[in-house]
Amino acid sequence: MLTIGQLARYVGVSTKTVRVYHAKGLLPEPERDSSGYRRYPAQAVVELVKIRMLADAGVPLARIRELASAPEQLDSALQQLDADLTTRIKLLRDTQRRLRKLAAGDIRYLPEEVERHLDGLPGLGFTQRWIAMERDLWIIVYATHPDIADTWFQDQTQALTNPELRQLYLACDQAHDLDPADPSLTELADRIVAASIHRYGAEPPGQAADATIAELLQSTVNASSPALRQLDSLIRNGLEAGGFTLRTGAG
Amino acid sequence: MLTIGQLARYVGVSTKTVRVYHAKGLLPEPERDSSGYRRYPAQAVVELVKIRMLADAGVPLARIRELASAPEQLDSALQQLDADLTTRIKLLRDTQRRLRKLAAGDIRYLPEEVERHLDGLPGLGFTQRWIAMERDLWIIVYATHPDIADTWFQDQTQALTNPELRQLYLACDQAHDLDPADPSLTELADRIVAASIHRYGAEPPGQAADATIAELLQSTVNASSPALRQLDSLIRNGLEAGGFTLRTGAG
DNA sequence: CTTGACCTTGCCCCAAGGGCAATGTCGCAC
DNA sequence: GTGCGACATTGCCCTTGGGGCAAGGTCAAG
Repeated sequence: MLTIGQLARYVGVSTKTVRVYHAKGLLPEPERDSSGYRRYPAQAVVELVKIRMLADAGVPLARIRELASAPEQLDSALQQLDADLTTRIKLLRDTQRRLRKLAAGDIRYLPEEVERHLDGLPGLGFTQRWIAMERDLWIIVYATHPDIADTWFQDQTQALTNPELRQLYLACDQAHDLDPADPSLTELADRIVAASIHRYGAEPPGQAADATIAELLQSTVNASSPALRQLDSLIRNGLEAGGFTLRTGAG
Repeated sequence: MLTIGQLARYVGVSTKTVRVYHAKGLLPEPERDSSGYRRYPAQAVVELVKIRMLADAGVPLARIRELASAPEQLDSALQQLDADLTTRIKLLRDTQRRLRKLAAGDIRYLPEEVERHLDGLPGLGFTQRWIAMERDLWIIVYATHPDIADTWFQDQTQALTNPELRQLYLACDQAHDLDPADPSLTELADRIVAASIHRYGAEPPGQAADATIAELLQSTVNASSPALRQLDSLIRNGLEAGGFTLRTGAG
């Protein structure tokens, strides 16, 4: 018959841990000897080892107690657990990979080429306000989606080489302070819808890649002015009327 | 400028998490707008992403704060962290392997061959008390050290085929109720020391393999009777006097 | 007889947030 | 302008899996 300390040392846990398992109903309380000490049979070692195996695998103690009293669930639970462990190992490896990237090239706010792009915008007629907003958006994109950010950026720089598209961007910039009811917003929205369909066809970029980040970016733009918010709304209506269904959010 | 909810959604955390990071000094509190709402610059997304990378890797928030204010430690911390992740991945894989073994062959208290061995002991003259104790010891060994348990067990069954050794084991069994001062204990200890040296030479088995489990087992035996405790003490003295140094514990 | 190692219960403490309450503020629709 | 739903604010308590301490009782050894 073992004392609580012997039991704990056999299994490599603290006596406190054993007492917690008693309190949570994971391990039945053993008999007490004449002085009130807990006295464990050797089988308790086996039970405790099993509990620790599950706990080490990350099973919450409450769940372990359930499994102890419902052994018929054990098989499927172990399968589930095996799959969980596999995904957790994969997640850890992903984290390790990203961490190494952080260690290798210390993360800057923006790649140099993006900074150069932004530096060129005043010469094209964009306001400082617009450039500051665009800068913020790129910072967010590169921080949260470094994998697709470069693709987006290439698309954007290429669009600005087209004079018509550039005019549309400049018009958006200028629209910042318009009244939301201004009819020129409707006209601008129509032109944007047409250009968008022409440029991207049925599959606007980024939206397929990651709809939620596009949503978030748009909400940031919208927050900057009521006119731009209205413009966004008009563009959405226009795209839907043109046969597009914006697959945002759950879509 | 982002609200706390936008910032949190960009990075995939809850607003509560962001506020906790403020409270713990991980992320500086941003400016407030006219109604008291926090307003974040885009750079906050980058900072929050960095914090999450470290937190996902298991770095405590207090440590992250230290690193934020002492960037010169960052490099070595990242190296340390990389090593930690590697070992944690390995531990998870070990757990997974053991878990699969549990799933495959549901753990019994004892392998069948051990049960057969125990069933044969009464015919050799061992008392039920001794057999019960031995059974408990095997349960513990198989539960805590399944890798070396079979080796130990083979050694034990083989020893019992030797009539002289069997007599020694039987004598130990009988010694249970002797007075600790009984001189026959000294004699028995001498014979055990001699037989042990003869059988195992300079390297008693199991002790080299795992000294601590042997210690724990012996303490369990000792707890069963003062005479056996005394016998253990005499044997240790005898082995040391015979040129052996028990490398227990830290050894 | 003391000393050190063990056991008992009970209590408070930690990280990293989750959840609720009570209140204030937005933007939109009627 | 009124109401509604979504969002923000602070403050407080709750959770998990124990760690640590206090104040006492027990045990074997010198």
